[in-house]
Amino acid sequence: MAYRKTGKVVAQLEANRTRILDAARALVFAGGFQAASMAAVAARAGVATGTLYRYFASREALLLDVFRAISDVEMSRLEDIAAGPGLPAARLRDVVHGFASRAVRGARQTYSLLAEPLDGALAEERLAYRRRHAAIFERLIREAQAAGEVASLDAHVTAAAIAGAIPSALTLHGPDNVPDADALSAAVLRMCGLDPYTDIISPSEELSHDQSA
Amino acid sequence: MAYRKTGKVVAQLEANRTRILDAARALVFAGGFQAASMAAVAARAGVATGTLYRYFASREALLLDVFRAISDVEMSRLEDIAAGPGLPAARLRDVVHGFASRAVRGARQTYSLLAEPLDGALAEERLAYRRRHAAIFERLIREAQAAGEVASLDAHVTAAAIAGAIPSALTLHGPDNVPDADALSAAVLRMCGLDPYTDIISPSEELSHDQSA
DNA sequence: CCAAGCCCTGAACCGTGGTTCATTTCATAA
DNA sequence: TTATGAAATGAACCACGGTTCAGGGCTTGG
Repeated sequence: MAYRKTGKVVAQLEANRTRILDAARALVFAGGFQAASMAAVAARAGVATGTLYRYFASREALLLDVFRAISDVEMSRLEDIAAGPGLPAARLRDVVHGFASRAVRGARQTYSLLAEPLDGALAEERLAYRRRHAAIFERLIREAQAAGEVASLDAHVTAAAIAGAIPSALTLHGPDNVPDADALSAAVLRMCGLDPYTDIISPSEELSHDQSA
Repeated sequence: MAYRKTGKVVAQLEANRTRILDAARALVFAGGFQAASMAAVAARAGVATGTLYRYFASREALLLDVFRAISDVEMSRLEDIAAGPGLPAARLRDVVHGFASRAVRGARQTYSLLAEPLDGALAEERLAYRRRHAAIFERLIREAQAAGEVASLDAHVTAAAIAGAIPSALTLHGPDNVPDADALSAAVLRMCGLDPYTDIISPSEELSHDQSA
């Protein structure tokens, strides 16, 4: 045996992988997945195109990792809110508002994740991403219903509608005409009968309060 | 002059054009735009691939015509409802329900028009198509607001949200898990504060009615 | 310093599907 | 019947971008 991977080399390899991923992410951020050609990624990462294939099986695999890296950040934010304290309806409101405001802020990135034309495995991944959104909404709607905080409605369908309404309102009129996050979440929340500007009062509290809004 | 297009030839040419368009439409209906390769269209129409270019400048131009042919039918249905008699809120409800039920019925075609990955001019056309939907919703919302039939809300954003919510709910869980049109339109209409199961009563009528729902 | 193997390089390769165009077929009018 | 030109044909062409791989350089352990 005349060769064995030493620690320094392993670190170098990991650094390369990271640099490639970062380069791809930067390109996606600036111009969408479409802009992340293998040639462009390699150039930006400062390596040859062939090198990319030592770290990723294919362009699709590379972009899938990029997609996951970006979307996981977004999902965990929403999941944190969803799992937080407070009444279900309030958490639902906060999740929707959080989604909308984050999406509005990073409209360019939102477009890539949710509206840019994608094929194959990336399209699948986006679908899964959107389904994860819908699953969060659906669970909170059911909890809120069980707690009597929102009226009877089809949680499954409503959740899917919310998951599409936000990206749609965000991208429909172009990147230079992005709606206000408050107006957007207000419109969407009305699907659940929630008014974002009034306090959410649990049924038990309601007994000791007058209806002050 | 030894040649002049005779009536029979002109008719033949028109028939060919129609046959090509029909072939493309059938392929799109069965497998989406993606399935409508020039070779497939030519084979189905019974002509050579080169012939297609005597009638359409490019594949994109051909598919654009197909898209318009399909979407114009859909749009005119909705416009008919929107321009019909009745109170604005009722027409809004009918338009939304009409859109949802037609979309649910022709889920395969809806997918092509609204969810299949498309590039270039076709993506543009789809955006325009969805904007036309939103424009109809927005106008009706404004009319309903002016008539005092729905509460204050951001008509522009809400309309865009509706335009996205319906396709989303329709395609999110796959073609074999299509939601119920009634549940879908009910969820969406709630964004405008409308309950599809109760009559819509104009403010003037309201004076002489008790609130019976 | 050397042998052995790994990693990087980047120009060449290749599959795909839209597009072209020289050739053939057909309709027209003298 | 024949000259003229339009229409159809379909095999060849081409662009594009992802992928490959033979060759050069570097790291390791002796």
